[in-house]
Amino acid sequence: MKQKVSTYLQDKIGREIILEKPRDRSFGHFATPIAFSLAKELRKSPMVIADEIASSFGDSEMFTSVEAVKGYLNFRLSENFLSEYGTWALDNPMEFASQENNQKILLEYVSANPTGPLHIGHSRGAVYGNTLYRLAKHLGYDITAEYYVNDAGNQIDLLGLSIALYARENIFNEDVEYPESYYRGNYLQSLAKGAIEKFGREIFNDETRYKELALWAKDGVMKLITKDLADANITFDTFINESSLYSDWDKVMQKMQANDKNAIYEKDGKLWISSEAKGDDNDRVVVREDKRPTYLAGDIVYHNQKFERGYDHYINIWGADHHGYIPRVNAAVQYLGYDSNKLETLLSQMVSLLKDGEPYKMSKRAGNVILMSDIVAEIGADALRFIFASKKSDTPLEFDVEQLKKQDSSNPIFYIQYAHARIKTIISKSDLSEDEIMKATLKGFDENADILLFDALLLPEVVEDAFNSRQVQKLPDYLQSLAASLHKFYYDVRIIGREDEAKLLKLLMVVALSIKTGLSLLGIEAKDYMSKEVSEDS
RNA sequence: GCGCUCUUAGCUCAGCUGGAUAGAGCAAUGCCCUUCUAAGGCAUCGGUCACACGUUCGAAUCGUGUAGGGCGUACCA
Repeated sequence: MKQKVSTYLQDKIGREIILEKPRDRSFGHFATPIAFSLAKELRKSPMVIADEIASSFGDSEMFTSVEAVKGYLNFRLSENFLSEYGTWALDNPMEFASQENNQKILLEYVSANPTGPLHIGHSRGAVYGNTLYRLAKHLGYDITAEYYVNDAGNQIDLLGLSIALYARENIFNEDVEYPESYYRGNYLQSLAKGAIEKFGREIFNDETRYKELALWAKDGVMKLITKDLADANITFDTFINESSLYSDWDKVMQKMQANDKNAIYEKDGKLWISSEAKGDDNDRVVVREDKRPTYLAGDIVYHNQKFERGYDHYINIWGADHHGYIPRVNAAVQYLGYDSNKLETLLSQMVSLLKDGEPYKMSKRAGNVILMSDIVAEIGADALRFIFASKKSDTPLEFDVEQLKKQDSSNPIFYIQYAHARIKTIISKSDLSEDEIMKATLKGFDENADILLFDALLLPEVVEDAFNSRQVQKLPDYLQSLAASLHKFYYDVRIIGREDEAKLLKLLMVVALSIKTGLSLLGIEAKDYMSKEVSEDS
């Protein structure tokens, strides 16, 4: 809608027009400060320019009024335009807010180590990534969601050790000495038991076999992780194992060398990548003295493989504590001969939890971990998704677990769900059939109904903007304010029994469509009815 | 030390390609159910947009500096 208006205005005025929301709704549907930016160039006051532009609009299909106020231009859309657009949306619910787009995108996210179930911090990146994924799909992008499984390196060895220690202490009641770092958690129990069945007891007493144990166990952990994700409506298209990549390392290194003979060099018995020359703070070790490649080497091979697969754009979502890693991967991508501008790395910031005001320490290696599955079990996937999707992903977020547990009006997801349920209830209580409702036109509304219709039809812009800016919180924000408009309208107007019942119901159907579509993009299913039983504890 | 980032209402956060009176939710206070679900609505309270300087007709928004917080600065991931 905004697109159409802005294109129309551009033709009319011959300039690129920035459309914004008027300060006050009574001014109209859209506004632009164009006259201010023209003032200097035309050497006239913004007021005069705005007046001139406004009076140059004669009769127009699109607007009923174009007014100049204090240098701003305010536009009011015609009811024909809004009515036709709203009717079209109801007739084409799948096309509403969607687009044609052939760009191929590879989105890599979560990629948590397969050493334990996901914790609350992971779930933030997971929700953010999956929301972007849903937005992109809806906008017509050919997007692939990928999970990079770090099934190599020290942390995998640590997993084997941790299972063995768990089994020896808790199953065989041995006295064991714990090293500085090891994993702990209930999930080790089922892994330990499974390992006994698979390998027999001996494996726990043979340190040389811990690796074998770990390589078996990581598949079990991945099952836990994908289950945690699936419970929050998050699925992946592809999984790539780090361990499968290292065999290409020599080839990839040669590729970088061929592009730039200084890309890799040897110093102190190690191999380094000249990342400093490409904007990193320092050069980085890629192969240790003992010939083992570092984690970065694996990531270089992985990114090479990504680019070889030929996407138009690549998005990574990383925990913010890895942000220092961005320059070195970008450097490697450049040495590989690819355009590092196609690689976009987004950050998911820390989640710090409070419990009754006390800080909750989250560390994977410490025991005091809040599992994603625990939170989902307590508050539901919908509330979890909504809370993370509604906050900007790259700023730290702090909240109280007890607050999250509350399933009452302080939880905005209920507010939006309730708006949708209210609409469905009215429609089901009306004597009018859907056909009769659809025959009505969306015209002749008063100010409040007009605003509601207009707001409901803004969804496409919001979806597009949320994805393009990677600021997914714009969608929940929008839904919340649309729900507020609906609740207010509901309170002010008793719909059933009015003579214009049909068109008001049709208006509500447009609102319901926007809410339902918006929620589905957040991975949340709209409810047609909400049971009134509220938990009475607080 | 260096790099990145953040600082907006009591709390959690929007707003940031510079533009019309700085917003929302929660919390607090007071109203509104013979009305399609009160999981709702209305109202009040609450701000030197960390601070200083600069750019501009105009700055929460851009620049520089200061203070404070977070993260990074691994041959861990």
